[in-house]
Amino acid sequence: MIAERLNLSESTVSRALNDYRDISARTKARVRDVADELGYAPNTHARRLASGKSDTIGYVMPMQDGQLTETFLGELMAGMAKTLAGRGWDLMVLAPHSAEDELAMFKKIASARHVSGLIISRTYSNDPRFRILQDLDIPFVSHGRSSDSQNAAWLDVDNERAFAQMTAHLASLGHRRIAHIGGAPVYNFARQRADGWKRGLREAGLELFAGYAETTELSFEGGQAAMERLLALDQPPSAVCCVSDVVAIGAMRAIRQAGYLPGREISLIGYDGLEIGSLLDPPLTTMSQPLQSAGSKLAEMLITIVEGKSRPTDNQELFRASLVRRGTANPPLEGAPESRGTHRQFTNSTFGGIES
Amino acid sequence: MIAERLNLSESTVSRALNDYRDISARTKARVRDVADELGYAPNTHARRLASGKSDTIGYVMPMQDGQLTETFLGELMAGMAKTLAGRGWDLMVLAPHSAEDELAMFKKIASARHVSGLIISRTYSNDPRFRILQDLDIPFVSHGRSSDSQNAAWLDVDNERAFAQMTAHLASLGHRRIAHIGGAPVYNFARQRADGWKRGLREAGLELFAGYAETTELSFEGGQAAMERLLALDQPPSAVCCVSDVVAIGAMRAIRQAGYLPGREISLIGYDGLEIGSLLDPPLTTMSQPLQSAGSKLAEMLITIVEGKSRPTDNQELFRASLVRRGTANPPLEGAPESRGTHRQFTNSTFGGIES
DNA sequence: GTTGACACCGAAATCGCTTTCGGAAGATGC
DNA sequence: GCATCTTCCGAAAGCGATTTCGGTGTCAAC
Repeated sequence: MIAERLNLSESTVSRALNDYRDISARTKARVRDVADELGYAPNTHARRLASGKSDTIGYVMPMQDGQLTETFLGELMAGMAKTLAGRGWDLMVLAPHSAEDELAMFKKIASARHVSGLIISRTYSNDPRFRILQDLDIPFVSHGRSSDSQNAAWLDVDNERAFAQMTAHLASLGHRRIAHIGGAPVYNFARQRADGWKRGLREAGLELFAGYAETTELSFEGGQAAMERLLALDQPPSAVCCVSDVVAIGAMRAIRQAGYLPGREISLIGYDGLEIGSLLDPPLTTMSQPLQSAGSKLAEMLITIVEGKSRPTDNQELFRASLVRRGTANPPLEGAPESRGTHRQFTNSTFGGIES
Repeated sequence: MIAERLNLSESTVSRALNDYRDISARTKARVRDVADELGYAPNTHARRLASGKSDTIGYVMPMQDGQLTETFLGELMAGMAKTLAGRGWDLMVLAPHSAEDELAMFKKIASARHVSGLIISRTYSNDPRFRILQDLDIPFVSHGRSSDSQNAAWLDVDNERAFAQMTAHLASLGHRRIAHIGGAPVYNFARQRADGWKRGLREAGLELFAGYAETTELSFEGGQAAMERLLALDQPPSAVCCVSDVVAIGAMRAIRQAGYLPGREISLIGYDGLEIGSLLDPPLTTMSQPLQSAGSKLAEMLITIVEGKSRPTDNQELFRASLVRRGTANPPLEGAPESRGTHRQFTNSTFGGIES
């Protein structure tokens, strides 16, 4: 503490800067003024070594086979970084290229302790990371639940509710044959969404027809292939709930290639709220989830846990997704076969799209 | 160093672990074995405090008015994080919510030194950050050049070359009236791309018609509005180079709404290589740039600079974008007015799209 | 006028490593 | 066989903060 020869001892200055209560207000103010004036910033490593805290949390990027799979990373991380910065904490990024690599990172963190907590994403239905992190005694919050998350901290979107709502919306439009294109049930969110769809059917008193529960890869191609299978059924659905916007866009292509128009012969709703969906023709109806605020909330939760101000189980929060009405969810086309195959253009204004 | 009562002194162990050359190979091996066995990992803060190094680099997220504007953040950061992790370095994320906030972060880093270098993105044509960082003596690499980047380290895509190539491609298809929808020239990449288009015209011996140099916001709406202006000209272009895929998609919409088909009456090419473009109808021809490898390279450069192994000016690298031929760039439709307004479907196979 | 209580501050130990400096073997040269 | 290098390792001094422990001085109370 070079700067403090001005008046006081080194320890007094430290206490003043850290807002101890046995320092007079006047002294604190004086110290702070001088510190500002000199542009003093404490050496982070010295401080962290001495205090035993690291004021850093890590975000584990969801990678599979070394590839990124998410589109929302930027927003989520921005949300986390901003609230962390507001409290003087840092955000560190971890990009494991395999499950073993991830485990190695966890172990390193457990012993080096240079990261005081973790945020994990894209959870599996059975996710061993919950056990591992608990055993290693690393504080963490999960973005997404799992069968292993009962006594952990998590923030999730109520996927089941979202898909029940999506299904109800289609039912209220008059659809009775509603299918679902889901993702691999190893992903917890995929399972939740499928469950939501089923609940929605039940609550609307609708039947779950054979072959209507499709499962596919989370990609354009996957959505397209699944939709082709649905179209090949004896009684194709009149509406489809899609596990993601990307899958929905693939499905739209299949619908088009079969000579139909999405939102006319076959309605569909996606999930994620991708902006690009509003640019399609017709624009994709979807459910959107809050991302920046989720990142922010995740960071807040983890901080209170790390600081011992709350237990993990006190931090379990469910966000809600909201329906974005655009052009692909409309009443079914009953008894109007003459319009089959016609590519009538749906404009945004017709369906309340978000563009001008 | 608890673990080392086994045989040697604390300092020997430290040297062994850090691969000093005045430790015998046998001793090193023994120490390493014991360390592995005990699962020893050095305390990061103590190590960084003692050595004066921080082995951490920061990535400054490109935000404007607190909002994220990029789609490629995830990939870029994954690239950086992976190569950094391979060398035991950490990646820290900075998300300033304003220019002043950004400056404050820089100052803090300059004095606290807990981050030994920075990577910045989305540079402006006149970017004050270059001066600031140099004055503060913070090592950095920029993803994108600027008028202020001559004696700094940077990695950029050769935007000018990409757009010259794009223009040449359109010219080779037979287009003679080629316009450009660009971004605000405060962004350096926007200027480079406009310059590339002009060079392409020159090299192909084509004329730059009045009103063909459009400038707009980097959004769907911006692209649509700019395209509408182009269509309102006495002599609309037969092909358009778009500063980004997002802008191109907006332009496609304007073309459609005018009763034409993108890739038929009016060809266009985007930039970024967004996967979503391949799903459009017709699929968007574009130029794609390598992102993970750019992130990786940025990290490598910065490490050598921080370690003093190279000067900033030794690290100036130009990547190339490559043309992804899909469906929106085709020969002009000369003397075929009868097909105007016909929405003929272009399939991928017709134009060598990347989908199956 | 002594005694606590309280508010305020200083000295020194501590955090867990790295690194400088120097010293003890063993090898080499003549 | 002695001086001179090498090679290898130990002791101890930091790195720059926090924190414990204790010591003043002041004020109110008995």
